Order: sequence, then C-alpha cells, then structure tokens
Amino acid sequence: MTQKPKALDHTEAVKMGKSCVCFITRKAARCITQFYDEMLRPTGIRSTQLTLLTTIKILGPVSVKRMAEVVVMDRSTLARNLKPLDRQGLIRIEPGEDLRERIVSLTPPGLEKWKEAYFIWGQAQAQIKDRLGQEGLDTLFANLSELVSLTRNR
Amino acid sequence: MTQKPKALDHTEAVKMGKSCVCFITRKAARCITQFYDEMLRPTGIRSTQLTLLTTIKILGPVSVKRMAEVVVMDRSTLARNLKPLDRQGLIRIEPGEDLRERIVSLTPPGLEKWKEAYFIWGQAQAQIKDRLGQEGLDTLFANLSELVSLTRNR
DNA sequence: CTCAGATAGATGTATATACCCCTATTTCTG
DNA sequence: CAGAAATAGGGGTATATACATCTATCTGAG
Repeated sequence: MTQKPKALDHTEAVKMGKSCVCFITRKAARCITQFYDEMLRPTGIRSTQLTLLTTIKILGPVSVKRMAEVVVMDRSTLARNLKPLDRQGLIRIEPGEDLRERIVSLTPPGLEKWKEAYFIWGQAQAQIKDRLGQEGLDTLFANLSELVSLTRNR
Repeated sequence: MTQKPKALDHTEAVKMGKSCVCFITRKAARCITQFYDEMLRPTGIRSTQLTLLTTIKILGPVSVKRMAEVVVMDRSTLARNLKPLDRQGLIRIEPGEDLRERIVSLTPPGLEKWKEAYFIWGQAQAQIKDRLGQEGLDTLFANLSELVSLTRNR
C-alpha cells in the first residue's frame, strides 16, 4: 500500500479537532463563562469572582492556601484573582496567627454583593437547566468531576 | 416560620458551590489544561497552541476571522494567541487579497512541531480514555457540545 | 463614481491562569 | 536550642481571554 502522508495527517488533525478533551473543555469554559459574565454584568463582578465570594462565604475566614485547594487553583492564581475583590472592598485579607498565612474573609458589602449576584446566578443556572434538564446537568457534573479527579490523583 | 437569614445564605452558597456549571467547567478546564500542558512540555508548545496548529492544519490558509468562528474564540483573543506561534516560526501570517484580512498558514517547522505534538496528544488522550472509557468520553463530548451550542444560539 | 455603512484586525485595558524562584515563617531534627 | 527542612505567600514572566474602541479597507446605494 502506498502511503499518502498529507492525507493521513489531515485525517488525524480532523480527528483531534473532533475528539480532543482539552479543546472541547476549554471551549465550553469560554462559552459558559461568557454566558454567566454577561448576565452578571449589572453586578460588576464576574463568574470567577462570584465563585470566590461563594467559597469565602462557605469556608468563612480561610487561608489562601486552603482556598486554593478547595477551588483547585494555583495559589498564585488565586492570590491574584482575589485582588480585584479586595480593591472593590468585597473581601478582607489579613495576616493570620501563623504569620506566613493570609486570612481571607467577606466584608459586609461583600456579602451584599454576593446576595445580588446569587440571585442572578440562579437565573443563569435555570436557563442552563431548562436546556439540559436536571439529568443532563447531573451527568455533566459527574463527567467533569471525574475529569478533575482524574487529573488530580495520578 | 421564623427566618434564619445566615443559615439560609450558607445553604444556598453550598448549593451554588456544588452545582454551578460555570465553576465546574472552568475547574475542569484548568485541570485538563494542566494535564495536557505537562505532557506537551517537551515540545515547547501548550495545549491551546496545539489546538490552533491543528485548526490551521485542517483549514489550510485561513483568515483570523474564520478561524475565530471555528474555534469559538474572540477575534482579538485568537490574534493574540497566534503571536507566540508566529514568534516561534511555526505559522505565517500575511495579508490576504482582501487587505483587511490576515491569512494564517502552517510553516514546514510548524508542521513538524504539529506531528511531534500530535504524537504526545495521542498519549494524553489515551490516558483520559483509559479512565473514562470511550462511552464516557462520548457522553462528555456530547454534554459539552450541548453547552457550547446552548450559549451560542440564543 | 462617491460616500455611507459594513467588515477585519489592531490596540488598550482588565482579568484569569500557572510556573519558577525568592522571602519570611514555622516546624522538625540533632 | 540551633540549624535544616518544610510551608505560605509575593513577584516576575508568559500565555489566555474578552470587551470597547479605533483604523484601514471593502461594498453597496445612489
């Protein structure tokens, strides 16, 4: 059989374009982020920031290190992502008892902002649910969680 | 019934942390990107860049505008993401017949780099498949594609 | 043919992301 | 207890991402 390198390359490229988990996941993240961000626009915060506010709300005063573990984000990334929230006065960052640590907590304005954003988040989430159904949503969640743990525990 | 605002807030926050599609998708994208990037490290290119090389390979000489549509990426984002590839000499960017357009194409070194990276991509993809199974992979793809089209066609 | 509107990119700005290396602490070991 | 090892963050660097706005070019209506 004669080989046709060019054609073979092309087939493989197409296959990759259609089956790359990294590509589709990043693409979906871009799209879904835009969707939520657009809805959150009136609040002045973005989806990532809402995630962080929520995490702080749940974990109470918490160190950057611990937060980073929970949201599965690089420590330096998280520290930088916290800055806009700090600048807007939505969170407080102060040294902990262990002076190496920074303890993050929600300010009263931060709590208000969270409530405002949570309301809109509910609307965005409902739109997604309308389209995927609760079952589709559950499957998606299970799949993505699997992906996360797959890449974490190696 | 007496209301307990604080406790209610907390419950809602936890619910959001556990069910936010945007959060889980972004988290998965971070994890999977790190996974692929780590494997691709020896090649000197990253997963996003491999995606772009592949797209260029498939679409042949193509305008930035068209490419952006295909990969579902903002035009300005794409233009900036192409720069590292251009700097490394893996792609060529030149004016099209329509002088407003920039036409992107793969250089011979770019093709070589693509082949090298494709090989590694296959290994990464295989590891994912081992864990999710072909079926799980298909479901994941379907779910995420649904998410993309959901946010695109509104 | 001319000019108004549409289109493709480029640029400014801001956030998001991670790696590497450095510093300040803390903890552990001899 | 003193010095070594571990740990938490900070800052540098580079890429990834999008929106708003600007410029150059093209196209279509008159």
